[in-house]
Amino acid sequence: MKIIVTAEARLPKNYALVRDMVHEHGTGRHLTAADVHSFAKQRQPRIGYSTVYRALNRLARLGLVSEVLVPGADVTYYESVAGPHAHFRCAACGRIDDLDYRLPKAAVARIAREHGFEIGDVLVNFTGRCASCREPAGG
Amino acid sequence: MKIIVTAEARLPKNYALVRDMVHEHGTGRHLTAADVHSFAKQRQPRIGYSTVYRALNRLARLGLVSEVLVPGADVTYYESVAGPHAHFRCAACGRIDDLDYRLPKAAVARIAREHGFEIGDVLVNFTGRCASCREPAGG
DNA sequence: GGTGAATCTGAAAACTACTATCACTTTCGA
DNA sequence: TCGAAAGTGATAGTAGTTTTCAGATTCACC
Repeated sequence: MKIIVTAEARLPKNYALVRDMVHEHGTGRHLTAADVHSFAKQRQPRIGYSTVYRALNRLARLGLVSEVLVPGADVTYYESVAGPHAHFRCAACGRIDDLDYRLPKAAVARIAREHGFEIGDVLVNFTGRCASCREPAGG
Repeated sequence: MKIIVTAEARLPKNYALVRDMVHEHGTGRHLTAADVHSFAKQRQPRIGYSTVYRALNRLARLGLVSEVLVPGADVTYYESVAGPHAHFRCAACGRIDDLDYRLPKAAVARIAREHGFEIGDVLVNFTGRCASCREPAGG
């Protein structure tokens, strides 16, 4: 039985390019697959959508980029890997912000124990209106 | 200026039917629009998808049913309105469970204050494997 | 009741994000 | 160098949801 030590070792050139695009543009920002594709095209004009999607899927599976699944937004966003955090989505302008918040470990452990779950991911999402969108209309 | 007091007052017949279907079948369960449609058809065989979708959208906007937006599941679920709670989605079998958990109010208030957000919804989602799906494969 | 405007309706087409297919090319290990 | 395995881009396909459209229904007002 072989153990793959570095997932990077066998990463195809285009996949590495995609990873770089996410790391360069996606720190604190949230890129759609289309965004990533258009960034990637600046360096590799012939790269296709399919390759970008395939790359993002694999990179996410390998833990080299983070998928950001935002309920209510009907696209998947990508960002560089970071510690666990929450997301805020402004219902008015659609922008998504990172928040430095995570659920208390004890709470997660309790839920897992009580229900017999094995909990992998914990997603915390806030929806509302961001500071800029609140101003004009008042409350 | 007129103020609409009861949102129910002007609810079209089919929309009320859809609401009833969700309330009858969707307490503690999670119905897709297709589920709702097929339940509704048992009472109103000529009702179409469009009407069900339109009804669900409006009912959700009016707060008469709850949309369950589960990241990773690519459908929207609906359930009757209930107090705030979290959802667990089993990545293996796809089932979705209600959990009696909500974020500490103080935490939400702090985030809103710090960022200037007006926070409406708070969504907490756990993903992992449910008790039944853990058994066969072990860990 | 009667009337006209606004709303609702269902079938079907359109939309959108994403995935699968296909034939071709590239990569990699031996 | 060779052959198998993996990657590639164009294109077609998929699925959930939304839009369109012409006809039916409802409602406020008389």
